[in-house]
Amino acid sequence: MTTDRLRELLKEKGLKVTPQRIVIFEAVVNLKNHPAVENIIEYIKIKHPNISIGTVYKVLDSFVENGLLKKVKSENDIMRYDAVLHHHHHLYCATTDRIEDFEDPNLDKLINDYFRKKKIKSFNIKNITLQITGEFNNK
Amino acid sequence: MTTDRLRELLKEKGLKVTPQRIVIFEAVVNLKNHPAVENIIEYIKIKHPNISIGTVYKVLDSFVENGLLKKVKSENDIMRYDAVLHHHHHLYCATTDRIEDFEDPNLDKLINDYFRKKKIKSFNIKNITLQITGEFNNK
DNA sequence: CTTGGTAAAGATAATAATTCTCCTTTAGGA
DNA sequence: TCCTAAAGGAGAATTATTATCTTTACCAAG
Ligand SMILES: [Mn+2]
Ligand SMILES: [Mn+2]
Ligand SMILES: [Zn+2]
Ligand SMILES: [Zn+2]
Repeated sequence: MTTDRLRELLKEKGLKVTPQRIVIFEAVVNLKNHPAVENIIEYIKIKHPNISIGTVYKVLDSFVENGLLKKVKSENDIMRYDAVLHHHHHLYCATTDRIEDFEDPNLDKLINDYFRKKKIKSFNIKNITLQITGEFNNK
Repeated sequence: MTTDRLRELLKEKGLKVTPQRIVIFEAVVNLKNHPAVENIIEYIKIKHPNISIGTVYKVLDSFVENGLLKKVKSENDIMRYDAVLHHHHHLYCATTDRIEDFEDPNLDKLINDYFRKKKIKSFNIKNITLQITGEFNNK
């Protein structure tokens, strides 16, 4: 995601293009591992020491509302953010709090086909996401 | 789960059998829909008005640690508890915060077989849980 | 059955992530 | 350039949860 593209998206959504929004969005994109607000603040503090914490929360919230970011809930009660917008799953390591993306269209097809045949009574499925917990090997 | 069985389990785990533990466990079992601490407190307040909130948190924590309950994380940052211990999935309704159990051994087999063939590089899967979001129809 | 050691309960203060309030600043269209 | 709604900054408030400290009571040993 380029900064110019972000400017376009903000305009499309009727959101003003502010330096804070640019910086916060870039932080989420650059920080891998689905950063928490704390990580984002730490990251932007270096170059932009006077962005208020409340602003970070508000900006992230509006990004999520407008589909520029997605929320990722973690094991503990802190929210994390994801700039990868297309459907994907997550690999969770409970011991390190590391979260990595996992995509597999074949698996998605398998599951979707399964539920197309065997519907759940009295429930309309909107989305199915796998929470794959375990341990990362190396690295 | 009967109260006598709970007494046994507590003893097995080296936990003292206290009236608070009995009452709190029964609350989680009787309250369906994966109660939050708030629901549990509300429920037990009727018959046992002097159980401390801190005790509820501590008891639930020790139950989770000792495998008598499981945590279920919800959309917002409040923890919810589950007395159903065997492997199962959850149906989430984002609008009502309702959470229902969903079991499907066939689906589990399908997914397990899939990952037995196609392993994820550098990740050891411990558990796979589906987060099925959508809307409940009737009721 | 009584007792003593200790785990657990109760009360309340402290934390910490998040939200709110209120005021000031600024983006961006006219 | 001006106007104004939108957005940002500062700090208080909220709220789920945790920590601390004192008191109670479970239960094993005698
Ligand atoms: Mn919170
Ligand atoms: Mn919290
Ligand atoms: Zn992701
Ligand atoms: Zn459940």
